[in-house]
Amino acid sequence: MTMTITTSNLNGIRAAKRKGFEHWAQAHTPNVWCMQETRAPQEIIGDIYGDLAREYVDAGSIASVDELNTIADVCKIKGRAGVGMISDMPVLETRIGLPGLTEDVDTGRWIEADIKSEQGYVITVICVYVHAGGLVGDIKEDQKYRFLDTMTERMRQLQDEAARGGKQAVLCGDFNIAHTPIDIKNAKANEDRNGFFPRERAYIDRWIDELDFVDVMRELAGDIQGPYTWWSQRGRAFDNNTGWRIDYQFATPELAQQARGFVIDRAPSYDARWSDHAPLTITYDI
Amino acid sequence: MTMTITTSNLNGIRAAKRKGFEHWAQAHTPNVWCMQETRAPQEIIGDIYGDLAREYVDAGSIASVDELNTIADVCKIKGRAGVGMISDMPVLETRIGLPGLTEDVDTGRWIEADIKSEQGYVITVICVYVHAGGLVGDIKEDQKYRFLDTMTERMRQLQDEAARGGKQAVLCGDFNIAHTPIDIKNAKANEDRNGFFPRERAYIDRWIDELDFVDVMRELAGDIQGPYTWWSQRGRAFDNNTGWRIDYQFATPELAQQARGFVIDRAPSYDARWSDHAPLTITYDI
DNA sequence: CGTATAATG
DNA sequence: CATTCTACG
Repeated sequence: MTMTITTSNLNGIRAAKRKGFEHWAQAHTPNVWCMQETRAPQEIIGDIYGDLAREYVDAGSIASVDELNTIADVCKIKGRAGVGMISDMPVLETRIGLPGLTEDVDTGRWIEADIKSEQGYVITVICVYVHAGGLVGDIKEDQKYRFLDTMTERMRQLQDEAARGGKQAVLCGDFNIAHTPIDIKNAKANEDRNGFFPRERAYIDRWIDELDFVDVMRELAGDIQGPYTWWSQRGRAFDNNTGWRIDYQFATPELAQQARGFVIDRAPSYDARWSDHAPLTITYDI
Repeated sequence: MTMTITTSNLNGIRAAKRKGFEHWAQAHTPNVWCMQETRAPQEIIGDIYGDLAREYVDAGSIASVDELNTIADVCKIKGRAGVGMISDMPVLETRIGLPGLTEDVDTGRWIEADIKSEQGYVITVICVYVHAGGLVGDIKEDQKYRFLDTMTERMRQLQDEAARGGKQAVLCGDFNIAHTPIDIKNAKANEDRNGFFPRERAYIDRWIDELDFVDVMRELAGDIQGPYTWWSQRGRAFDNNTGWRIDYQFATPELAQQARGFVIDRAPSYDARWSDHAPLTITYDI
């Protein structure tokens, strides 16, 4: 009676497919799979979802392809962002877009699904792709912080709902922020670099300290250095494990307590990878 | 005592190199090689010329790499057009750009070299890349016709020089025009298509009838259907030999009379090719 | 460094 | 349909 949830930034669902990410799908078949940076139009995502459904059938986790529930939101700007989710568990409701966000350039970054566990619990799973942010002083920097502000408000609502005894929630995605020095190989050298600014890191502090969200993987792993979920494509970053932990699952407290284990699937070699991010899978006993 | 001259549109000198065009260089080592659509910056062309020089040394046609004479003109717009020439025969003078052309967007389309044959004759070899032309009514259409007008003027000068007993000339390149129905697989279907417009074909008529230039390959081959020098990358055009003859060598009459044979090296298979154009090589007895 | 679009052929 | 460039990461 467990639910495994995977989050992974695909860096292009077409590229991931070319590199064989469906083999990973067949080998792992997470119950819920949150994907970021699909970077493809709806039709293509639909086709690839069909392929994934066949892998799920072959793996025996569903009986026929139409049993795989799928959602996707693409970005208005072609080839950018894009988030999706597939689930072999019942999806009661889906919601697209981050509530309260006025800027319509920020499409393809937030989807929600209410999913029912085998034991009958309904939890809200959110798939988010936070802006990378561009250079300091850039227009996109403001956009990123407005997005972070708005999602913090949405997280407050989710937390209130959970605290009132309503649905528990888990926010999965690529946040493009390493939280503390143990979440980045070279903290000193990156103190004034995008993705590790104090101003960015403070959002994660706030989600944990003020909103009572739990950084599930960190809770399970304890305060060790790493593991990382992303390695730059430049130089030998992957081979040297010069990585960042920027992909997370943030859960409301009751759900977080049900977490039983996690896997960050750092592939055996650079050649065996289908994305610059490694998938983060957590198993919940619900 | 012959001089072989090759003309070939490379469709990107970097792509051609990836596909092994230097093996062709070693196997054929034409005395003069006119290349169109290099589509790369000077430094990169310089490096690749170095590689070609090594092939010429290995083939025994020159003793050391610095004996290969090279010229290149790139387009002001990055990644577009670009023409180059290499010669293992002495180059007395080089001239870059089409004289009389005011538009400076038309760079990387015309270079001239005065080359001395073993018997001591000096001939002017020109490498030209005529505009493909874009859609009808396009701004680029006008540009193409202005280019054709200007080069017709330059050809008149060259012809005058040759007729006066001065240097003979040969104009080698991708003209992006099929001359008559025997120069195109499907004349009927292409009568109102770019590259086979009556207005375009009339330029070649004029060069031959008024300016006394000789379409050397056609003169050698006679009025047979084909052969072609270019096949579209779409569909199975190459395998079906749905081609166009748009690469030519136009020579002044005395030089044309010295032509002894030609080869259009249509590769054995699609996979063995390093460009969508086939190289046209003509041997002159001078 | 790699995945995308867009322009050109 | 292939080759570039540019944007973004």
